[in-house]
Amino acid sequence: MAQRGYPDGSGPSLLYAVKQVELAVRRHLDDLLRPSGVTTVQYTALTVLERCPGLSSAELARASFVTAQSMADVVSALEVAGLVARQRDDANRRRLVLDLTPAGKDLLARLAPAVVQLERLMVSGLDDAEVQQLGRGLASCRAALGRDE
Amino acid sequence: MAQRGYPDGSGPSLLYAVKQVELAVRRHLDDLLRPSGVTTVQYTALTVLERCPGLSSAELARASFVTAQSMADVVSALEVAGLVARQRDDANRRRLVLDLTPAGKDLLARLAPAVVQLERLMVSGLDDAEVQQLGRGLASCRAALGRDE
DNA sequence: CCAATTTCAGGTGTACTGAAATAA
DNA sequence: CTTATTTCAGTATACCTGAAATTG
Repeated sequence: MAQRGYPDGSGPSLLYAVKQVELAVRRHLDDLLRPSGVTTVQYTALTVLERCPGLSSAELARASFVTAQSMADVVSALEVAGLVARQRDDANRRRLVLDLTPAGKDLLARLAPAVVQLERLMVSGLDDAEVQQLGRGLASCRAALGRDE
Repeated sequence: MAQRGYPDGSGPSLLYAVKQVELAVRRHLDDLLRPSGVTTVQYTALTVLERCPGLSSAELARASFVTAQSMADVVSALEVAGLVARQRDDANRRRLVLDLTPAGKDLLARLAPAVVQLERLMVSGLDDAEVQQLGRGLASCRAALGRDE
């Protein structure tokens, strides 16, 4: 017993549902990533960096809705692990530009299949149209709550 | 710049989208709850207890996918704050039954309008049918990833 | 002088493992 | 004896605020 979702639309059920799904995803992702030695937060930073190479730590922080100090910890750990490298930006010498190292790219490539599989598991009860609709719904929620853009 | 979502369905975009929405929700909820002195995790425990009075801390932990030890910290803080009370279960004297105090019920009642408003903000870009579909989609994801039932 | 980036120092909240006491 | 609940101790991660140094 305990926990069964709200019986109807009376309560803040969607806020709770989002939290529950995110929690379940994180658990699976933690298990999946543990052997590789990176945490879920570190992995997320790596994937953002994969899509947007050359970001600074501060930009990465803004993209992730955390403070620059918080992201500094994550980036620092990734640098120690040899998964990212930092380099002074000559155009703006305050910035330390981040990029994946070959080891970092390797790690992402090795993890990709399992992560794709996890997403497939998550949506295994939905058909293609419903998956697309879910993506649009989440994007709309994020935009409505967002602090940026 | 930085962050724009995946251009197509190539990457694990839904995992990322869920995380982003949950993070945005938590930020809003943190801001909303700060004056009341309870954290988002504590608030969530209170709402679960509102729906299911008489749970033990261990049951609450299972409902929230955390260990009994982790939940014990949360419950302990709520007890110190006078928002929940614990009492030995006479039928099973290992269990410490949890219930909201009048102060706890009061707090939830005072917070409810703002929380409902936050959920409305989140789905403000969706029509009623899309909101329902989002709820079904999230429930399906949770069930597919879930560890219980 | 002011703004942005990074770094250092210190703190809190959340959650974990391991181990013990109590009770069914 | 085994299992469930609770509690204690220690630890790690991920956030935060505040303050300082560097550069634009």
